Amino acid sequence: MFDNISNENKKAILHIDGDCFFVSCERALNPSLNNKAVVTGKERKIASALSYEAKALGVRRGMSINEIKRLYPQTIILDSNYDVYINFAKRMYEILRRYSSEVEQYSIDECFVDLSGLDKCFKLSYNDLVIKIKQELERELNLSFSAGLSYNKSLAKIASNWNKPAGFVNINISNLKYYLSKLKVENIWGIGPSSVKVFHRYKINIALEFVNKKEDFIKNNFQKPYYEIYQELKTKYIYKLKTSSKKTFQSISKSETFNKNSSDENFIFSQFSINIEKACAKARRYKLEATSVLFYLKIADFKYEKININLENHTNIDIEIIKVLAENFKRIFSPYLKYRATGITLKNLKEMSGRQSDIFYNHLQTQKLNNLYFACDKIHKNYGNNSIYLASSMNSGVDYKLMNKDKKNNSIPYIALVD
DNA sequence: TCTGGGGTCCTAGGACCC
DNA sequence: TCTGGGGTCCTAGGACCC
Repeated sequence: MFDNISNENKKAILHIDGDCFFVSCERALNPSLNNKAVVTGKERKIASALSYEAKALGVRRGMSINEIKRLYPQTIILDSNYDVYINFAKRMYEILRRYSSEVEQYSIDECFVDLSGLDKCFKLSYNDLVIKIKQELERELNLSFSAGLSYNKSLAKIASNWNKPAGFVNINISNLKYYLSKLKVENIWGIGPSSVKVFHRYKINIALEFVNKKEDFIKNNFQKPYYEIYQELKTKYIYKLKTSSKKTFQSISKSETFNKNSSDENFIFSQFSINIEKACAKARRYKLEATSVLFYLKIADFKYEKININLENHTNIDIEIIKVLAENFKRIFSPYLKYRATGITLKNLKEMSGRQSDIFYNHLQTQKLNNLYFACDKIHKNYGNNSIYLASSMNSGVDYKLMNKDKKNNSIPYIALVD
C-alpha cells in the first residue's frame, strides 16, 4: 500500500504548532491569565484565539465578542497584540534555525522544519532530537508547542495535531496504518467541506480508505491537489518546504464590515477610501505596486458585487486608486441595496523599480507624491495610523472617532490630506 | 460556527492567434 | 466567408488555509 522506499531514504519533516498561540503569548507576559477562560480578538469584535478553558466553556472561534460576554461572562477578553506575537514568533524561528536552515514559516505560529540527516549531526535519534527542540522552545519562550514528525508535510501536520496541546507524535511506516484508520477525511489538511462531499459520494470516509484506492482511480476522479495529498498520505514527498525568507505578496487586500448595514453613498465611498489607504500603506511598506485592483461590496445577503480594473500605471498611491474608484463607483454601487462591507484587493503586485510609465505620465508630480507619502508613512509609524488620513476617508468618521478615543494620546490633531 | 479578515493555488473557459 | 484544429495567455471564481 505504501511507498516501498526504505526509511533511510525518506525525509524527516517536523511540524511545530503553537498551542492557542496568541493566548499563550499573553499568558507568558501575564501569568495571572493562566487557568482562565481567555479570548483574544476584541478589536475585531470576534474571537480569534481561545484558551482551552474558553473552549471547554463552549466558546468557539469566530464567535462574536458580544455573544461571549452574554453567554460566558467569566471569559477574559483581550485586544490582539500583534507586535508581541510577532516578537515571540521571531524568537521561535531563531531557535529552530539553530538546528536546521530548512525552515518554512507557514504562519505566525506554525512551521515546518526539515530535519533529514540531522539525527547523525546531533548524534540523537529523530525522536530525541524533536524532544530536545521542543523542550528548548518551551523553556526559552515559556509557551507550549505541539510537534509532529513524519516523512512529509501532510503527515507531519496530522502528527502534530494528534495530541494537542503539548503533544509529540511520530508517524512512520510501523504505525501509519493505525493513524490513517482513525482519521476522518475532513480532518486531512487540504480537504475542506466541498470536497468532503465528493469523498463521501465515493464511500471514502476515513484516510485509510482514501489511500487504499487505486492510483488511477484518484487520478481520474479528483483534481490535482487531492492526488497530491493522496501521494503524501502514502508517504511520498510532494510538497516542498518553502524556505525562502523573503517576504512578498501576490495580492494585498483590506476590507471591513460596517457596524450597521448601509446604503449611504458617501459613507460607503469613505469606507473604500480607508481600505485603499491601508492597502497602499502596506504595499509601500513592502515596496510593491499594483497593476490591477479589485473593488468589492458585500451585500446584506452575503453576495458580492465586484469590479476589477487594470491600472494604466503601476501604483501604490492611494489617491490614484481612489480616483479610479470614483470613475467606476456607479458601476458597483446601487442606492437601492443595503451593504454590509467594502473591500479592495491590490493585485498582480510588482516590485517597485521606478516607474515604467507611458510618456504622458507626469514624473515631477510622481516624485512629489512619493516624498509626501514617505512623510505620511513616517507620521503613521510615530503617531499611530489614525493621526493623518485622506479627506475622502472622513465620512466614515464614526470609526475613526471611535478608534481615536481608545488611544492614550488623543491630542494628535486630525489632519485631512486634501487631493 | 449562519458568516471576520487576509492570504494562496487551481482550473475552466473565453479571447486571440496561426 | 466558410469554418477545422490547435496553441497560449488571461481571468473569474472556487476551494482551502490560518
